[in-house]
Amino acid sequence: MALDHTAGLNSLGFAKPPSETRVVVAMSGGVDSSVVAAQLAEEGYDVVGVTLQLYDHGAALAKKGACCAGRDIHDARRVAEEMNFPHYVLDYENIFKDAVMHEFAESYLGGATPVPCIRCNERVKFKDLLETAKDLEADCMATGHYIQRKMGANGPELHSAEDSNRDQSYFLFSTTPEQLSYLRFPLGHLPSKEATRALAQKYGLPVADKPDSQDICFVPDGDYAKVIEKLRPGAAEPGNIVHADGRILGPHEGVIHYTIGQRRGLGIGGLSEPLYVVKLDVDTKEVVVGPKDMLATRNIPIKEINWLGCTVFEAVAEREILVKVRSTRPPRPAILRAKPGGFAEVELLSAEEGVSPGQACVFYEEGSTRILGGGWIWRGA
RNA sequence: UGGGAUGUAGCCAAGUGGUAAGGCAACUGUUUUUGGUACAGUGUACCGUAGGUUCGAAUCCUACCAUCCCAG
Repeated sequence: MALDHTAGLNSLGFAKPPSETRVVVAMSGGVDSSVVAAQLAEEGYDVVGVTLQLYDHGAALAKKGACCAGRDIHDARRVAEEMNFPHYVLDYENIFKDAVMHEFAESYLGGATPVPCIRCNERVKFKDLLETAKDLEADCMATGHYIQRKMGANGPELHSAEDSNRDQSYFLFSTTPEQLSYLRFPLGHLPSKEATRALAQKYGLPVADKPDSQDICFVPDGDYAKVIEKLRPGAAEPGNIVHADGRILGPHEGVIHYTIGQRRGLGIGGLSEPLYVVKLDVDTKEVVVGPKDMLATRNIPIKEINWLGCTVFEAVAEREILVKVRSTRPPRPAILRAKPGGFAEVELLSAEEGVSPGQACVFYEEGSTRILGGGWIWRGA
């Protein structure tokens, strides 16, 4: 908790004692955000825990490892009771549905592959919840994300987590400078998840051994297509699986079941080499497949840029950066070319596979941990 | 109808006398706060059917069935 440590400032960066600093902690009910809340409470901050109810918890109760459903809300509340700070549960079901689930369905129906966790951060947690925190007259809002906020010459900067295995920068690239100025990420500098769990043990938190969340929180068994079918009944239309050379190989139950780079689930055998999805065509309802080498992608069109660099984004004519087109795997060298209107072209120095529209492309500064923002991959004009 | 070819797990396909490779698909697991990838593991195939030869056949013989190709 020694970040932002300048003379006279408390651990959250304010020139006043912790007891006079109100911090809203976004509590998912998991270990991470629970530790954040407990630690800040321990330090004497005026902690207010807030947990969002994001979707029908009747259906989600049974799911382990989800976030912000019935079980998790209960866990968050227990942590608040344990550490003795106020805790509120806010019904964000409608907001979540409009801001995240709607786009999730539309994206798949449009032949893209969404990242709902990023939308949730940018459109719910860092938007409406953040406003709520301000309404509660909090000085800042803290979350359990593994990412770092560091003060730079021109204000707060976003940096990757100390533990690169846990780094969540991919899911937070769209955090705006305004949001960043109000946010705090107390876990970003920890060396490992074990360190977090050790803290949970230390504070005697009931969630210390709770398994990490994974998968999309509102998708019960990993069957996201079922969720889309529920949100948009009958919208998924069957079509053909077509080889890139033109041959029709078989039928499919809807483009929503596939993503670029996907191998499994095609059900097409009898070949010597595996086939991968190389293109999704919504208009013709075709899933185009081909050999692995067809997946190699070097030029990626980006839209909806969130720029966190120092200069004005449009001024970036050509810049060598590092880029991530997926949450796992390290950043890779690329050239960024800005275009007007929040667009950009990213040219990877070496090709990547499985680059899909709807996924995020996150920018990193070369030779540093700093995140320069990022954008959304699309098909291009 | 005549000539030729083929019938081995969901698909493709090795195996020409000693008791069934491999690939693709599928499934499971690992990895992962998106999708996907990658990696690891998983198959009771009556070897088209019925007989025969043999100590022993998917492999040899016979008949039949099925499918495909050529022919007129």
